[in-house]
Amino acid sequence: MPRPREFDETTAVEKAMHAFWEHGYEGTSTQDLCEATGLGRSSVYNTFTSKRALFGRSLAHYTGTQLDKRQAILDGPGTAAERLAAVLGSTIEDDLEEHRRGCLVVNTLAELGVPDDEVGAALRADTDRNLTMFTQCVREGVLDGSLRDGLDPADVAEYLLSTTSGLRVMARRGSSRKSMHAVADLALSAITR
Amino acid sequence: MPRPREFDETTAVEKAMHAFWEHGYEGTSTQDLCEATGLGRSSVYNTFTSKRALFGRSLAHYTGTQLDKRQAILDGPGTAAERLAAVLGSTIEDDLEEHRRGCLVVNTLAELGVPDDEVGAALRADTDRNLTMFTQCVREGVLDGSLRDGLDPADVAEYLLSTTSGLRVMARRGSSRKSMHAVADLALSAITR
DNA sequence: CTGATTTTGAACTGAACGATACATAACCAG
DNA sequence: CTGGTTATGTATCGTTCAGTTCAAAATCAG
Repeated sequence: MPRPREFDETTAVEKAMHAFWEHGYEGTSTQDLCEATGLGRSSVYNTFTSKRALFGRSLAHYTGTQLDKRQAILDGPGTAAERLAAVLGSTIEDDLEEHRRGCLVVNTLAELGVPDDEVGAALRADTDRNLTMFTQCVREGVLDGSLRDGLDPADVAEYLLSTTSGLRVMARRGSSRKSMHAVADLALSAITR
Repeated sequence: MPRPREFDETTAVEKAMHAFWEHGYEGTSTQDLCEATGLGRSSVYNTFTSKRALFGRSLAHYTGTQLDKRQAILDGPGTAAERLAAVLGSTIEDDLEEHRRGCLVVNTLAELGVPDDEVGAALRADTDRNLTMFTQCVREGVLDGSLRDGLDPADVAEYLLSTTSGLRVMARRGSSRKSMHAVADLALSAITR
């Protein structure tokens, strides 16, 4: 009975995400979002309520795809050490391909911190899922012998997350691929046998 | 002959810096800057030309004091490894004392990247000075035996800078002091003998 | 005291901000 | 075809944005 949508909601979120990723939250106007998504103002507000809510959706979409990709690598073949190396390598390549926009999560943390709303919730959820994934992989690495004995999986998970954040900032700085790989190699050398 | 200033320029820059640090570049309005500095709009524009120029001044002031502090630690007593540990420890404590605002440099990199103006120049200068300082200290560490043989000082410098950036993002995430120290310890373990 | 010079405060500029109002258009069950 | 419902486009809301204008105030060399 109602008039149907003329656009795909997920596609719109994805386009909005790229706009936010490129210019940051404050740096993206509602006008920018209309142009990026191809929607009129009415459609944007009718569908997503507010700029902030659309940002929350965009952020959740970003973390979802990013975490799925990371999880797929960690669920793949190889020793734990090899899989962790693959995650860092993939992070570096993504950073370089994305035209130095860095990581939307890290950029948002830097710009907004962890606000007390849906945006902060998405950030917290991303942190938790990353730490859980890394912790599990480190446990496996201690068992399969590719990682050192006596490592605290939770600490190493924090260390790996911090390392990826550092790489993301490097990308934003304009560092070379070579430097980024050197950093990843050094970081891994602290935990591999 | 001219009417004298009623305020101290450096003090004003410092207050503006804290405003930018707290809310980011886009998130700080010229009105916020007037209130933070206690100056009228005319004085702000008469003295600093534009919001962006004042941001450049604020950023340069921040990097200057931050680098001086870091340099003082690296010029202090102890082995190179001990001094590097002190730098990371000091970074962590600063992060926690600063009410989780993170690092103005990292926040700015995340928000703006490296723009092609005075702001970008300040960011590049900060990166260069950090890398130079760390590189020198690593060289000393290889000589005094506190760091491993065969390390590439330039690579390790990038690694250390990336580690501090990662710690800064952790602070923004709300991580615990304990986690941050665990990360710093792990990071150092990769390069200490 | 005067006059050249600069700072200061208040009012103001046009543009852009996020968000809304509302008439019109499009759909489909009945 | 009609009526109920939602989507859309346009025009607009009041506010805030970065930055300017300008007269009044303050200084001190002469």
